[in-house]
Amino acid sequence: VVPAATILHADLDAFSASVEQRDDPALRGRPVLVGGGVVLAASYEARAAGVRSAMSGYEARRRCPHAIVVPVRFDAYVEASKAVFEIFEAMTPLVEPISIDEAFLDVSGALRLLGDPVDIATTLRRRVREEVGLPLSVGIATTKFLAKVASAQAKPDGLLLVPPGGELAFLHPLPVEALWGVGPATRDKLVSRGVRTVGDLAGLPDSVLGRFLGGAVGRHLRSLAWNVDPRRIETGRRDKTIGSQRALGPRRRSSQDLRDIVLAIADRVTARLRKAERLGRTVIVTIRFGDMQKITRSRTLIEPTDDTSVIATVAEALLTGVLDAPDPDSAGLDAHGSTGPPRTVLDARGVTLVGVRLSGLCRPDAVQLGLPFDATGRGAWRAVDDGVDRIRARFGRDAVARAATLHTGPHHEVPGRPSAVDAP
DNA sequence: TCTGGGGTCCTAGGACCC
DNA sequence: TCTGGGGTCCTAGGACCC
Repeated sequence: VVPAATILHADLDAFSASVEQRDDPALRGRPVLVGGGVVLAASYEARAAGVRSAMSGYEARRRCPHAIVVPVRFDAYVEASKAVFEIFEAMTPLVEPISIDEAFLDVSGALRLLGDPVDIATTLRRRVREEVGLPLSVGIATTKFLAKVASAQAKPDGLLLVPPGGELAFLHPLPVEALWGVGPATRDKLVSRGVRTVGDLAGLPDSVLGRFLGGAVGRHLRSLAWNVDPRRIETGRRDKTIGSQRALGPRRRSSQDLRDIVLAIADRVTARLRKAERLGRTVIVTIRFGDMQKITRSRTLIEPTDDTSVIATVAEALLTGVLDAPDPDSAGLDAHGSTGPPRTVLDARGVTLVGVRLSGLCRPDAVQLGLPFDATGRGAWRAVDDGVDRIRARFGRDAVARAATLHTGPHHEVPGRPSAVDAP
């Protein structure tokens, strides 16, 4: 039995640049860059000159000197995206958003009502063009992965069906980077071993790929190369982490400046947490040094919280724990008789980015109900950690208890939590 | 050229538990 | 007392995607 191709991947072309061209006729037909520092999106006219999204604005203007640079209007993109997703939802309830400008649709239940998948995709493209004024490309295939590859091939403003039975003939001649999950690092590893096309990769056994790339990645890519992708369309997915970060440029920042910045970021993150009606349990601080090396430091709290003072204090403690430490590379200075205090990591390396992210997200009522915070609930009840100690030192002994009722130890009984007496 | 901001998933070692 | 296996959680890093 040949399965029907009923999965659509719908992808708005050069999304934010298209919104800008829609809203300002003077921009139509001309190279447009959205965002000055780093290119958020480039119109197809600008892409013809070699501009890519995520390119630095400097390089983009060098390649395309006549490009018109417009500021980011995030609200306009959100509004356009909502209008497009309403059209998606009108075709089928099985819509899985991937990002602001991209979604999978399963139309297998809409065939009798709306026609075959190509009819549905054609209607989708026409309605988005007429009602929202934006170009949409659609790929149709038997799997999510292949529909995504097809929409990329269909761009710009195109429609491409990969006919059932013709999947491998379509897929195998493509370069390995056409596979979702092959970026620069993986491509280099593959190409250095003579694996250039999807067909080349498909011919290798798992054991060989596993040696090149690691077990899971190797098996995953080999499956994709044979168009084996059993993932269904998932509606109602929720973010698993919420975070915010800020790049700081080359200017030197004092320890106090960085603490202030991390507190402001924590404030932004907790506001988004509350708006999303989520609590977070693990605070992750990202630091990028002057040489662009990135590190993360994290601390898992006993209970999830959205309290700004708790999260900000833990984030600040994680940040200063790294930056105020003596720099190991400078350690020899004092031994050779130099004066003054030892250099800190901050003094020695500088910082160009800080970020705060919350993971272990759950709904507030999970706490009230005493539900475990993860699949098993084990480990969620570990003893007090440094972050909590620091909060107490700063805000008083009951600060944490006030912020998020503190469970005091591993033997505290909570309904639904596995208890020691259950163990063999 | 000098590199944004928002995410996901995988790996691996150590702690800890039974 | 020593040893082993199986499992989860925490932490850190890295690749990748839009």
